[in-house]
Amino acid sequence: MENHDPPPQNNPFLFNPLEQPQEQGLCDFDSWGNLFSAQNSLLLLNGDAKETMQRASASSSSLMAQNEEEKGNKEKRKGGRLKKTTRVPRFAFQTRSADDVLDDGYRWRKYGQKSVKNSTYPRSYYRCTHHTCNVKKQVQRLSKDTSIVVTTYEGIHNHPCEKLMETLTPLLKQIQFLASL
DNA sequence: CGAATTTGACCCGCGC
DNA sequence: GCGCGGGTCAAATTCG
Repeated sequence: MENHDPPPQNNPFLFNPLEQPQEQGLCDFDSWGNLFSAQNSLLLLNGDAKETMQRASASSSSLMAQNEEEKGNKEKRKGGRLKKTTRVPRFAFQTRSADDVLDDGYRWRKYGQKSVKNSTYPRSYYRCTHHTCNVKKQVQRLSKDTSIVVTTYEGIHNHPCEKLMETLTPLLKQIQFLASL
């Protein structure tokens, strides 16, 4: 197959999960700016996922839909549980990958899977394994183009990425050492 | 054996 | 008010 990228605009699906113009506090660009640059600069993805992601973000095929949802500051009952929803920044992008879940440096625990209406493939729900951190993400494969995976992040990690630290620690040590000379 | 995943049930919001 | 679609829970099961 030729691997030219499908025009993202033709993909109404991509916008769906995010395209709910709630209260437009058009958001903390900061927050997901941080999030995205963090994800992007790390690129601790494995194998072909990494390559495709880089390619994707380099070309315009990786489309980032950004939206912040302020689901009201009210408390909400969800799944039989009382929940306080503060503003939850959301952030989605699609990657061309054979692998459903990308290794973005964080640890994710799967907590659900649902089939969605307009897709033959189920959507998976993941939560960050850090107890202090309730960042969630959804992963879904497009039924149109099965090589494309849409990942939607919700929330900002309030802890360092362990893989990042793992990678950076030796570097930091070396820098400190050099600086002490 | 503990941690992670699977999977059906449950809950909630929304449109009709 | 009801049914549908989507999100979460939690018991059971699998995995490392």
